[in-house]
Amino acid sequence: MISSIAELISDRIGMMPAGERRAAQTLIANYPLIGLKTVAEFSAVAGVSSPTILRFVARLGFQNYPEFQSALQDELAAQLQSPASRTLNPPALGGGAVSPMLEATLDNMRETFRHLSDKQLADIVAKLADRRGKTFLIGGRFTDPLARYMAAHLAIVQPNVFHLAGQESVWRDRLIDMGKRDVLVIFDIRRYQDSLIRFAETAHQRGVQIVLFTDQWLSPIARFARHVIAGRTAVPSAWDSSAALFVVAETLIGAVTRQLEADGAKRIRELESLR
Amino acid sequence: MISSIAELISDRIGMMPAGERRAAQTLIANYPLIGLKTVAEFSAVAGVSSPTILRFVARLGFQNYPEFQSALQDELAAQLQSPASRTLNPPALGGGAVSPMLEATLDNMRETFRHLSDKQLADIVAKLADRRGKTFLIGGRFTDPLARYMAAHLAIVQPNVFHLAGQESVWRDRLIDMGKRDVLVIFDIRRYQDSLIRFAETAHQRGVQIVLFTDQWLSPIARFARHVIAGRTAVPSAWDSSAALFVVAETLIGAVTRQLEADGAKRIRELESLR
DNA sequence: TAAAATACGTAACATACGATACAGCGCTCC
DNA sequence: GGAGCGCTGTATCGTATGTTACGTATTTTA
Repeated sequence: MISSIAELISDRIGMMPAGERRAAQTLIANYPLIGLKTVAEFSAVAGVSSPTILRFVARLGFQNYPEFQSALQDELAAQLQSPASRTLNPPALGGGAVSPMLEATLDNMRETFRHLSDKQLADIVAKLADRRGKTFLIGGRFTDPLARYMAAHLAIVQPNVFHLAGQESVWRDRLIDMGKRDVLVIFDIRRYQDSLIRFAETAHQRGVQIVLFTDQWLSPIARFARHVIAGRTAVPSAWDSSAALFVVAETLIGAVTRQLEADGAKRIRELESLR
Repeated sequence: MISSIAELISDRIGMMPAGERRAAQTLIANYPLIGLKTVAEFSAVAGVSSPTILRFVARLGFQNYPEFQSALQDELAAQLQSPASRTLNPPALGGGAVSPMLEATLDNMRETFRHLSDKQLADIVAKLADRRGKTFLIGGRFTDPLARYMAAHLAIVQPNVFHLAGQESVWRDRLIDMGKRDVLVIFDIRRYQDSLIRFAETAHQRGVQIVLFTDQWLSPIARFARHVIAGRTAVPSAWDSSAALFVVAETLIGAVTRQLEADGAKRIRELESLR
């Protein structure tokens, strides 16, 4: 049962030639407003010619472009009439195996943030934005990409940000550079890695402040951590989800950036000019 | 301060002659869709003549009818972009400053999945789970961690999964290994990287099927992509958010794993015993 | 009540829009 | 490697659309 044009498109997008597929993707990405504009504008945004747009709507089963636009408008009208429908029926799209995954992830995030206090976040932000020390980031097998992601951003807004990669022996040696003023951000969820635990313990002994991203079961590293962020990871999948931790990381990245801007960090202003 | 056309109308409706007032009332009653239709339709519904409609929009301060329609569309676009502002949980949980960041992120995810069909995801999953070809993953400056994350998982459930890291010249050379049966998963959001675009184009020419993770503005790579996943990235932060794409990635990881299990892949059973 | 001013609709006009024919190109399949 | 097919863009065409001029109706004011 096809009830919306968006569904109709995704149903047939596989059978479309390249140009029309671009049109379809553009429409989906700017749904539905781009479809209400003129063929010329639509084609310009999609990067194809006008006839391709017309062939695209023809393939969807419409006799002509105005008819297609009317259909879009009718759909919009129905949507606007019942604002609830947007939030309630996850427009039938989520029917299959997708929706439970998304729902669980959204729940995880809400739960994760519910257990996070503003105070806690503020403390971490203050520490991360404190430019007197260095910041090191590291993660486990599956979470190291999160460390990389965070490092990639933080390294831009401030100096002395280092992602610890590669062999265990390599980052063990970096311990020499770490001291009391420094922060070590560790991502560690089940199954917790011994190497990370040992590393955290040694760093802790050197007085390094540890910010730990872990799951609700808490990695043993929590014992050494100054700040612990416990994210929900349960989803209907064979794997645990790091999405909640990812969002916390992004939140921190944004907050640290804002903080540094507020501090009037010269670096931020210089960055602007470099762009 | 007049912020919407509806307000503008109610502000001036008192000063309008009868005919134009009918037009105004009709527009308010069918706001805003009737204004997106043609002058003739609008006038017919309002029960006035075309020129009256045009005089009406002129009185609102618009130079011509298309300009008026554009303004309505822009307004609609703003409304549709942030469903949170109107429809979603107002204060919901009393959680103080529960981070507008989180709210925006949750919205982004819902919106992203709303534009994703099961069919589309199923197609991608089928391709990724097709063990006859190789899978390559690569990302941009900020999104490469997502590629790593996905690669870390996929590489466990199936062979021939490669994350392309390091210098551009390094992965360019890997093009030799790529052919029609292979899949290239690319993460590319603003600002789109030339190196990635060139790489994608070459891979496309070699017949490699490209799965693109991008933002709602669509990387130019969409032109070469077999499948495009457009994730919402807007958040109240100095940075764009990749969280929605992250969740899509996790969803795909889970689905591919399930698919391979269903296929009875020996590898999966062997994995179990290794743990 | 008459005259003037304003408002409104009819009809003709010009433009810009959607539609179509056609040619070039790449791809697939012998 | 060649022939055929399908896809795409360019250029052209017809028309629906917004626009405007003008005449009639309606209201307002003296």
